[in-house]
Amino acid sequence: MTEKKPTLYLIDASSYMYRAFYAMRQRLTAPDGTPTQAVYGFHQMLQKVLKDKRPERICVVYDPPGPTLRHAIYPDYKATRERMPEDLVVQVPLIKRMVDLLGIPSVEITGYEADDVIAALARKAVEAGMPVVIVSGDKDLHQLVREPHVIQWDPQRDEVFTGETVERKLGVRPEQVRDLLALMGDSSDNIPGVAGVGLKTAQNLLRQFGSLDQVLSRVEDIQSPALRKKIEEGKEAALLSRDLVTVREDAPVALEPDQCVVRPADTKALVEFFQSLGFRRFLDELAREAGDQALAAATEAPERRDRLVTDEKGLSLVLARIAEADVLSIDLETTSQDAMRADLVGVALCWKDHEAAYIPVGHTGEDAGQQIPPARTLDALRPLLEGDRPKKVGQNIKYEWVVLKRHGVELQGIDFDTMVASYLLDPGNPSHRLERIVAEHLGESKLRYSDVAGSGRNQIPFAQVPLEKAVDYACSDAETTYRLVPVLREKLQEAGLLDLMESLERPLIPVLARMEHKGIRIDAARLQELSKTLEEGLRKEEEVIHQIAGGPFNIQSPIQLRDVLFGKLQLPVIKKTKTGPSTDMSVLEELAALHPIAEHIVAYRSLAKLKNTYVDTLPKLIHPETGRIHTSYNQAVTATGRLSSSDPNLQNIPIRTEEGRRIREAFVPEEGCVLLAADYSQIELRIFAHYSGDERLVAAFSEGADIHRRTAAEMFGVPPHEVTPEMRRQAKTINFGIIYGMGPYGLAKQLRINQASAKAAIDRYFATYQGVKRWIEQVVEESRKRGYAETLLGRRRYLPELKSRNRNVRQQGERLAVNTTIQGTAADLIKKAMIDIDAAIRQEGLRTAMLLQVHDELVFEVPEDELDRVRTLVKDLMENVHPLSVPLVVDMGWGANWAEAHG
DNA sequence: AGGGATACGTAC
DNA sequence: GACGTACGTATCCCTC
Repeated sequence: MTEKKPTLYLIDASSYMYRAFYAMRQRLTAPDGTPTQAVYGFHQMLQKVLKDKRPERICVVYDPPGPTLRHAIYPDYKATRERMPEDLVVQVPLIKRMVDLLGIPSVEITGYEADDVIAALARKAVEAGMPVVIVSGDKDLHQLVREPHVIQWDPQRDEVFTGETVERKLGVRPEQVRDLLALMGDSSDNIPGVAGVGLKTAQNLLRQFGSLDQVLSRVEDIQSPALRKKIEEGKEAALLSRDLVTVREDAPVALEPDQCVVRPADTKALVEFFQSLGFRRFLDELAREAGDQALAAATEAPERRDRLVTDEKGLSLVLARIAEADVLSIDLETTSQDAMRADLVGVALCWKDHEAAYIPVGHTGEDAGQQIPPARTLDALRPLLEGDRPKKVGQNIKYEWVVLKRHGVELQGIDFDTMVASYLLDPGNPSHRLERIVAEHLGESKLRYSDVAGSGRNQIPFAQVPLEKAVDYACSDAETTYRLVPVLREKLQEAGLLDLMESLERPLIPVLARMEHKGIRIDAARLQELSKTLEEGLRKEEEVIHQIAGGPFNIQSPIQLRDVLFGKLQLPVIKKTKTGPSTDMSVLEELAALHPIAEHIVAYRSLAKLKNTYVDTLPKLIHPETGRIHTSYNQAVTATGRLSSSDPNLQNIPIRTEEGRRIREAFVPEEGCVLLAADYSQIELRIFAHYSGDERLVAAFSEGADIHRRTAAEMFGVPPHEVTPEMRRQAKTINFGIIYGMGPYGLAKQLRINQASAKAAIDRYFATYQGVKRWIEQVVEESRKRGYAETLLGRRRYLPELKSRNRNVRQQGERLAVNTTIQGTAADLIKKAMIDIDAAIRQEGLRTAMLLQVHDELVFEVPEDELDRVRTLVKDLMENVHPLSVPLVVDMGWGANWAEAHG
């Protein structure tokens, strides 16, 4: 009997430095500005290894600076690699210091790459009877895998590479990996391989011959003459490549596997180190492990008392506790991100700091055991959920509302949403996920979904997560959310945003939830007919295009289209994209004058777009139970305060072309109802007029003039009735252009006039409406001073661009300041109108439902007998949503479908 | 095979 | 480089 030796973990440092550096989208810096994301990521990887495996033997292996043996064999080795980015270079010594402070042994040998050192250490370990785990995601290291002694593991993706998994991934056994790479080459390391041999061919060869040596010595046995020729010609390259990819085992490593023992960490120095880097999050972990009472008291939160509730007794205990609470944080665990399709898996609740419970109701894992059924759980919770008290808080609690509603519970008393709060504090931030919010506002790290359910291919549904982990995860989310509430509320208060939250965004949550839950009816048969028509049109256009081009090609491929237009047909390049000549609409419009193919491509594209994006897609999204389409309105996406719609996006349904309108004909009301559409007329220009106080602009709106005609008349100095359609078109373009901060260049392009005329037109516009110019300058200046643009109801968007020393960036900031003030104010107003209308509908007990919001338009499903009342009510509430110095005007239409409602 | 980047196009 | 805010689809490329 032999004594069982501890496993040696060998960590491939470089691969994790690079991965951590590139994986983190957000740039992380220490207080002094040093970039730190690679240090952070590396630490997380190390912690995962340490926590998951508690290794008794471990060693971090670095790549040495300077050339290695492989460069001596082949000067071009890794020649295509860019040098290490400067921002990463400065982090390498920090990582090394951190590893040292953590007490983890490490090694670096001049002239030998980390791979070789790992191989040498692995050999020593195996000889000593010690199992080895190579910690790396690199495929080059697959060649070292020898079960059962040596396996490879990638902690970040939680992937284990055994002989079997390597074979599944690469199609060859680990010992054949080097031959595989020798044949196919590796572009990232600039390994040539055999020209014309890729992964598939290399796999087939090795399957047939077993090894590269056999391939080369029995080259005459290769069936295909072409391949035989490639191999014969590529022999030298293959042998050289094999030398390069083969990991050597002879690196002069003095370190013995038994010496790779973790020493005690230098806690004091680590604390300072983490503090200097601003890693507050790691400090509490450190404290816990170090057992340092003083440090722990300062940084560590008391143990959370999570309860797993699986029986009636536990349930009533929790209910009793919550009954005394003021605030209840709710986090539902479900089977889907889509609230309309999600089934309940569990309910996490937190009602007090460090007091949370998880009630599993749909777990299917082996240990799921007894659970209280969903219906029973919800019935028990119903009085709490449907009452005003306790106050409900959550992270994107609209999701909870919709899921609960589908399960027969109508959530009441919504008091706070951490996602929405985070959004109001900084709408320019692209993420308002709990994980990020917690990091920013609590300075903590959070258990991630991948920590309990795995990641990548290994990820399992939450229902299969063992209860013990599920409790931990769900309760930590509920509790984190609970603790965020006062912090975020305070920050909103400080920023003067609390009123916006409480009077606008919070009341909007149930309104949006009701809209999503209600959905809109679609006439699928009508779309199917339309699909056939479009199909026919596409076929015809395709035939014509292929004929003109002199052969078939994929019109939908910009690359192939490029070859045809600018290669075969020699048409002039109008505009370039990053990768080559552009083929977009504006280019094709210009080319139409030169060649008939252009307009056919435009027609083809337009038909394909309609068919693929709308006509064929919408029917697939009809909900099996409701028979309707349920979009999701996101309240925390846009930088300006607008809503966005997704899954599907119902805010970009076509309207401008005839075929497009046909799609709106398929949006229909329920029997006995009509669709009512109410849209704000020129809301952004009216807001512009209000803010600028420009007399002429205000007068135009006050008199109910046709604003574009009026603008044309004033700019061109003619009476309104003499304005030609062309003059009106130009004025309209300018009116919109001004809102977006369009310059002479953009206007010239849009109007197809020269830049001088465009500039003259803009000058004339500003001369006509002098208040506009003044206001633009003023809003830019105020925004710069404040650091953010502000809307009518106090919404902010931070604009650091305004202080940039780069003129382009600064001008961009100026356009954003103007546009955000206008667009954001329009968003404020329609949101308030939605709240008011929803309240009135409920107050009056109407059966009318608000279905859609499209930025300046609301769509309702109205029972015929309510139409008169609802028309009046909607128009009145929208137009009087907030007093401005110009009237707000709402146009309304109704009918048997959305197209008709726009009549 | 599938994720990410790119190009394009729809809405307001 | 030049006009703001979104989302979705198809293609292409690569797999740190």
